[in-house]
Amino acid sequence: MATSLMGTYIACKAPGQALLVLERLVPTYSTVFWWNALIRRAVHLGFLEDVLGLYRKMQRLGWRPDHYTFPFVLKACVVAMYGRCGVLDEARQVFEDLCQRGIGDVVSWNSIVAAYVQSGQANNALKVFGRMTADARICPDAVSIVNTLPACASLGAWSQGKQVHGFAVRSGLVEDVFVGNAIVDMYAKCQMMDEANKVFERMVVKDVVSWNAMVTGYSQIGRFEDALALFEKMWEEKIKLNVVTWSAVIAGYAQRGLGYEALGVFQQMLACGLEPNVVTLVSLLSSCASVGALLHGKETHCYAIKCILNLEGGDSGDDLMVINGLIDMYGKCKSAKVARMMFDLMAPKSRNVVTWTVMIGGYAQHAEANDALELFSKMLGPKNFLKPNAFTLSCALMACSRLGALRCGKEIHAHVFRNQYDSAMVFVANCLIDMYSKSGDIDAARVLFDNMKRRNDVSWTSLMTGYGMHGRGEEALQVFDEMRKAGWVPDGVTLVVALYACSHTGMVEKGIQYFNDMREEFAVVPGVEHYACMVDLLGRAGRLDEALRLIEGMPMEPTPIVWVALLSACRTHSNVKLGEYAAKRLSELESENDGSYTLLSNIYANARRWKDVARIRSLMKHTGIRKRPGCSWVQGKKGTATFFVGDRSHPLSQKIYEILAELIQRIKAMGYIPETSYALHDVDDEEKGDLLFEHSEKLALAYGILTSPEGAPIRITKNLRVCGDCHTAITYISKIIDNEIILRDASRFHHFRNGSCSCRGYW
DNA sequence: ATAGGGTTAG
Repeated sequence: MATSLMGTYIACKAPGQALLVLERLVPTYSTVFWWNALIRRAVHLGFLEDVLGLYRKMQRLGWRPDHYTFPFVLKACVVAMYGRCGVLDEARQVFEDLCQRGIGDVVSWNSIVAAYVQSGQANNALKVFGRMTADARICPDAVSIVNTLPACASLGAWSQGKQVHGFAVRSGLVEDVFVGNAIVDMYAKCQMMDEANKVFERMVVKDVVSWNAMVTGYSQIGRFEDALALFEKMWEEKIKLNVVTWSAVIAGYAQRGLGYEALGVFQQMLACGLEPNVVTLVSLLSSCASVGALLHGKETHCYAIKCILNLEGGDSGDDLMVINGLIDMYGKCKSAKVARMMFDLMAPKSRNVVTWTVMIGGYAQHAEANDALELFSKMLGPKNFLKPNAFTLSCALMACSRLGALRCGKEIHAHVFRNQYDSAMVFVANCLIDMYSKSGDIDAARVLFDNMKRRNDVSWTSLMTGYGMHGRGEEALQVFDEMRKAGWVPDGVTLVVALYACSHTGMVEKGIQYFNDMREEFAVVPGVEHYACMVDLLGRAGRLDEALRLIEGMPMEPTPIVWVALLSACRTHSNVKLGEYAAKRLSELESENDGSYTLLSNIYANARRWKDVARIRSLMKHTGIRKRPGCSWVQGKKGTATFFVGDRSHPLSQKIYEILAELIQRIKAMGYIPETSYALHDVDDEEKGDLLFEHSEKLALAYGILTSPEGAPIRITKNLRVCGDCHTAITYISKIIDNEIILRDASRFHHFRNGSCSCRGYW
């Protein structure tokens, strides 16, 4: 009775109460087992004083710690080391004590090894294990092996693992399921699945853990099909699946972005009557995040509140994992406000790096990138200071890339430079390349690339993307060649970038050649995105019929991007009939996007078919689709100045309009003729009068001229594509002023200098 | 004593 009550208290994470029960127990009822259970629970909860207190108390009451007690006490000491220095020594002292008293047996050696493993010091663990076998001449038992192999696994030290495996075979310990499982897992974690499989096949007794180790092993080296096949086999052989099995499969799907499949597996798991735990929920949240399934995410949230989250302020690590998962899910499901609410509701000191990172990442990728940078600087501020990790930096850099925030990106670069981020340097450096090229400084991106000690395929592709966006297609393809010479095999993404570079530089034949050679030369099957690139390539070159024929011959259904590519080519080449057709096909796909309506309206306007323009406009009103407002911004010394069309909110507004008026007058004298058909670019604004001269990019340019030092480049970013009239006007203006004008729009960069633009008309 | 989980780039 009393013991079961104690068990309940332990399960409820209330060691204090459990302890009271224990103390009232008649000594004969109490067993070492319960002491161990209490200590174990206290370790998991991080109640370190309780751990050591319990350890001393049990000895005071005359209970001899057994080989299950020691690992937990030692682990507790090592864990405590993080908080207070010098406690690891205490752990070692306990151990040395044992040795000197001559009772340093296998158990105590195992304990100290386990303590090192638990505290993440795998290499020290292996050293101690070596001392144990060589110096102390102690023969390892099953526990020793099971302790040591995970250390080998985490270090990738497969040759040491192999030796331990050999010993296990010689001593006959392989027969032990625990030992067998540890060996399988070690090979799996060292990515040697064939070895793992050999051991697995030979195991006489297998349990669900053995199978799970194999399933996750396959999943984590990318052989997910094999993992699923094993999972199926587990069904067939009627092996009782546990939460770990299910969670592993759910996680496998989630990691591959197959969120809905993961959700299906979860339903299956529930149907089998299994209760999800923290790990299941965290995997589930990442599935929801990967496909933007807000509703499922909310369901999971409800479940977490009901069954998992400890609302009484018990900040266990598991709770934090779930909360981080939730914030990430809300962020990726475009509910940044909800995510932020959860973030703000947390006790500030309970947030960890991941908490900050997921919030920053959510803003950077799916919401207002400015908020990401604001939060990032808050994280570094004195109130919250937390050292960002490589993930955090990547997220912050993505925000910079989106905004073209060169100054901020450079600050992050400096931070990376000052603090060592060796292990994840390639990742961060790739983000830096992207940041520099999207912020207009492709040459800085090149320098960075050249100085990288290690590169991967993404590094090469990022640089290519940069050159492509800046209209330097020849250089992009040169990098492509260098990449192949360096032994990298281009994948689907690289080929998209190569085609994109051809398309944006007018290298039509080269693009066609790459496209035709894709399968044979690069072993990449053309996907929708490659077809879209080709439609764009042919369309820009005015070969609209060929583009249409290509679409008609596609082996898969064209997605909206394909039709949009055709539609925008129709605008460039004033082809009303084909444009109408593309727009019709686009509307059948029910992807209501404002851009396609604007494009069609522009095609009509260009053909002076005003009635059709009006029809489109009323259609947009009718269906409630609003054109996204165009908006341009310039990074000034004091923050960013943002302009909308006709914007007069800036303090220097009057001055800006004066400069603009003067410029327009001067370029008109040089031969500039306003292209009024583009006035309809902003359909909504037409009613407010002709705002052609007040487009956001023109305002931003005037502001840039007003505030930039002589000769310094003026960098402007626009959220949509630059308007055709603005492009012409800015080209003229670049003849008058000395500054280079670097304008980034939604599709590419334009470098204006001395009356010409780097895009050479391909935009 | 062994297995499963959250954040990043083209």
